[in-house]
Amino acid sequence: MTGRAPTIVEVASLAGVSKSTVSNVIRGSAPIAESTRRRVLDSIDRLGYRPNALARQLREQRSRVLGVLIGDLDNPYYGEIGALVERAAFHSGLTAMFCNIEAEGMRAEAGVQMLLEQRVAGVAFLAFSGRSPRVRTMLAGIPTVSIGLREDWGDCVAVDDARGSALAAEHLTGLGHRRIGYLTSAGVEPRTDRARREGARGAVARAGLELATIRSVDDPALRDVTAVFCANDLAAISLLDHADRHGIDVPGDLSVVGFDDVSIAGLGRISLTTVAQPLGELARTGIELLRRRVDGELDGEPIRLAPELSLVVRGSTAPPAVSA
Amino acid sequence: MTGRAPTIVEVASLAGVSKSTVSNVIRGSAPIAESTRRRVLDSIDRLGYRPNALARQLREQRSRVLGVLIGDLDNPYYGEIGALVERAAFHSGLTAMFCNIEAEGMRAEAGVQMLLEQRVAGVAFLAFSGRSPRVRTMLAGIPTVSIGLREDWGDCVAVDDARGSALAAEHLTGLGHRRIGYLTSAGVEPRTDRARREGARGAVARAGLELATIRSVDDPALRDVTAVFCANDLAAISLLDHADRHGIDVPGDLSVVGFDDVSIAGLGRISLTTVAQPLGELARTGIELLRRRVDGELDGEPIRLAPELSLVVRGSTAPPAVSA
DNA sequence: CTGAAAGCGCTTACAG
DNA sequence: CTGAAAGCGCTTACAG
Repeated sequence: MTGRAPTIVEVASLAGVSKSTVSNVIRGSAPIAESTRRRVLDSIDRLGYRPNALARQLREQRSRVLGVLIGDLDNPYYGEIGALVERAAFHSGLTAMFCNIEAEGMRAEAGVQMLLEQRVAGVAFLAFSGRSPRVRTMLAGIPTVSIGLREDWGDCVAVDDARGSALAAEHLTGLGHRRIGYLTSAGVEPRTDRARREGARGAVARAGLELATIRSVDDPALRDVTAVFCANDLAAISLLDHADRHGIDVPGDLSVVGFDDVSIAGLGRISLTTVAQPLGELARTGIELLRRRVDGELDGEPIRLAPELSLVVRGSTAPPAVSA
Repeated sequence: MTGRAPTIVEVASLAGVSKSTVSNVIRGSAPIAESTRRRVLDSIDRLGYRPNALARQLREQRSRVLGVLIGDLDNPYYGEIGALVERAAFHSGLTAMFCNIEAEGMRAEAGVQMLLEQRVAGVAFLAFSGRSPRVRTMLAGIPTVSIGLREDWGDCVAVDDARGSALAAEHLTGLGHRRIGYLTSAGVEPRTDRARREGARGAVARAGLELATIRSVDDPALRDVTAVFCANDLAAISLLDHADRHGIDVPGDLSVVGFDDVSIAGLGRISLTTVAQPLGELARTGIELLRRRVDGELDGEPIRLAPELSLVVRGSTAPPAVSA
């Protein structure tokens, strides 16, 4: 009833056995007389005993808790993948401990530090780069996976950004667009942002065209293009919003493509053409990789997986208006 | 470099002191000779020593980890409040451990069990009811707060649903609507759903009108109303989507009001009139309450706080069309 | 089949 | 100012 939770010795004394025996009963790790077993189980029940995972982990020198570093739960993309990761961890018999970085300039270091003090069994980076040398040193020796972001220093599961961007760009050139822009976003991890831009630039170049870089929705460069590929859905949606407010018709005057396929992209009123990331697969595969590292089923070289992505064509893209 | 993290005794032997002294240096809990202090700090640095929070918590019999039970991270409302709660906890020197319930029918019990085994210092329910008798028994003696949902058995910080609904309903009657419906949603906690419906019913009754209950967007009852107040923004947004697909003009043919004010409600293309919950305040106040319980600064009767809410009028509501 | 003992990595009186 | 000892709640050989 009060703060103090019952311990294994209380169970033992109620059952009239030693705590070793209680431990053995709980873990099924030794042959136990049926009558003893029943008495112990009964005491556990009467006391509402629940093993102290802290003590167990301290003794076993391993925990079943995963640290998850997430960029910004506010962004629906992170919220969605965060939910999926949590679920995948639970299915693998692991517990997820989240640490929301970037919000208010909290650095990855502080988050990793905290997770490490809790002696997490492994850490997952969610579309978030933890590549500073310091963080890497801190993490040395503990299993790590990067989900949704390509890393060269550990396991990762991430789509091929360049390929996805090429898909988007080819869709636009295929529609006949000749003046295409790329809208960057500070909300996207810098390397990812660059990879997406370069992927689009390559595809556009193959069509003999150039890619304009657009720094924000207020960038005058926006006026010179008939189509924009955006760093992510959030940027694309804010571009749609901006276009609406300025009487720019989408897709009549301007075609818009996003990246991610967050759930609201599919709403009729948004109807955003976008490059879809298989979030469920990213989460499941990433956590499974991490679990295998944690359980020692896997060792050696980093594994890099790249699930397939696809283009979802909706109402925000169309051929360019015939110029007057 | 390998899995084994350095311990306090390794630091001690490198510095040539006892582990008691190392502990005292770390916690600043005793007068230490400056030279000793420096040697210890130096060893800590060289070894990259980080105290084991598990051991500390086991010894201190208290942890700084908060368990957070969250309904469904998929829903933007939960994602947003989850992020805010995480941030508030961090500011209070606490760590948040999330547990995403409801997804795939995982019961609150399993989540609470896991959290309790980790010996969390307290648990927060996020817009999620943990009221089953079993769960309450399990939680006996540990600090608890319910955020975003009114509970009668513990601390809670939640808006007054009935009052918010009245605001919404009065807005609609004020615009001249006479046939008003309430759209229920399975995505909303049942008691909350009921409170919102009853709140709207009361306000509508004061205007001498009746409130129709609409079970889904396909419910024929929808055809008989000129305005709908929805259980939450998600339901409202799906209603907008449904209206768009069926040529029902919003707000021309139908006015729509939501509840929550999730961030996408403010997008130009959604422009949803809605009852705004002060999410930041809910999160901050709730976590602060919990922290004070955890730190023993507060005891006695449950505290129930109800932050103010407000109606945000946007483009989804207008006077009813004059009937032909 | 059962129990006594050691030890996981800390903190905290208590001596000196 | 510093250190030896006990103990938090478990698990795990090892004896019996």
